[in-house]
Amino acid sequence: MMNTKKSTHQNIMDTAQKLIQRKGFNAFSYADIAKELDIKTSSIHYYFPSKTDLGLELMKRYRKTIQEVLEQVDQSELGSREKLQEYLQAYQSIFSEDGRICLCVMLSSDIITLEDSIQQEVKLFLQLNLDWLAKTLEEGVKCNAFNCHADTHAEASLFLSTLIGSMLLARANPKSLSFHQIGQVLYDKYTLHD
Amino acid sequence: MMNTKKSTHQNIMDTAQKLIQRKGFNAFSYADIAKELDIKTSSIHYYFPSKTDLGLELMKRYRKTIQEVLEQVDQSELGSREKLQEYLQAYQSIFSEDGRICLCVMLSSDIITLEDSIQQEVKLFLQLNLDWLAKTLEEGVKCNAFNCHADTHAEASLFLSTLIGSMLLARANPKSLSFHQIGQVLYDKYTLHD
DNA sequence: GTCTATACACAGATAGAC
DNA sequence: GTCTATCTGTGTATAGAC
Repeated sequence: MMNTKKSTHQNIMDTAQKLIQRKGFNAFSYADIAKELDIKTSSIHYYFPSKTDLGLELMKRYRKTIQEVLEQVDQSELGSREKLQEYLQAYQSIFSEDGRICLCVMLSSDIITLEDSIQQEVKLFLQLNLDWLAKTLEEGVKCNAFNCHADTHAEASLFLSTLIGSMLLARANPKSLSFHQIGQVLYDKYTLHD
Repeated sequence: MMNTKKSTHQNIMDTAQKLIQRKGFNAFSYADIAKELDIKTSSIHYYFPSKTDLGLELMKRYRKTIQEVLEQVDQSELGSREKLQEYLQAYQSIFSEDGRICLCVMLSSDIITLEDSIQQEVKLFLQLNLDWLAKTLEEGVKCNAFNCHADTHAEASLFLSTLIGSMLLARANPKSLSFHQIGQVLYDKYTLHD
């Protein structure tokens, strides 16, 4: 019989990620995790000696996850538009009604207070997204799939900015469009011709 | 002779705003302000009994500032495109190379950890921006100034999202386009026709 | 108004028993 | 591995002298 119980290590990472996605890196504490998992803070230090260690491992896992998603999409037979749709879908599954937004967005806003190792990991994650977006837009522009400027590098920055900002805006001001709706409008802008 | 010395009250607000724009609401402390102004933390409590009081006053002042800018732009004889340009310019003057980004963006990312009074003030600020953008886009669409969808409410959310996200992206990943450049691409997208 | 002194809670982190 | 116990620093905040 398969052991379905998650390891303490994994429980800590999952709980920490959820807390950062809600409160931010500087606002969550080891005590928060300990309380939620009914363990002691010293047990967390056993797995993650410092808070930076924990944050760093979280970002690395997070990057691997998106990396795998992007590779799977690239290996598929999907068209450029469908690839972009899948990309948006990946972020929409991260965004949660309980206030969770993209881990990397939260760390980006705390970026100045983070140790260099985490800063580098955040940069890597963002660059990974930018490169994939530029490549995918480039590919789509060639076969006329996208209503988009030829400078795909610039377009990628614009696209990612919109995605990042829409999570913050939708959470902070429920009267604006929802994150899902903004994603839809964004997608339409790139696929519908006048 | 005019007394050019700023009041302690104002010094505290200016320093606190700068610190939040860099580090975020939860990462800055009264001790940070005290150190920078060479005063004691108890002096800060004299003007702002609690950290929430300070944050709230800052957001109120910040909102008034943008409100005045928007009113001045509205009272001018500028066309819709120039109005949008002025709007972007206002945010570009906030963004600073030393890591400062929009106060409201920083508070938006910490939104869940803030007391309700500040949350409301953040919402007000965002809604003020959305309403002005929707109105201005609406006005421009009528005279064919903007290359933009008829649903100006949705377009406003999209536009503001891009602005918010580009500050975070540009600061966290210097390899992406700069905030200024993203603003330019954004403006072009709305004003240039294919 | 600004200071000294201090209270109190909580943060991240470590040593060592079990 | 997980715990108890503890250390040390820092956080917000207050009382009261000057």
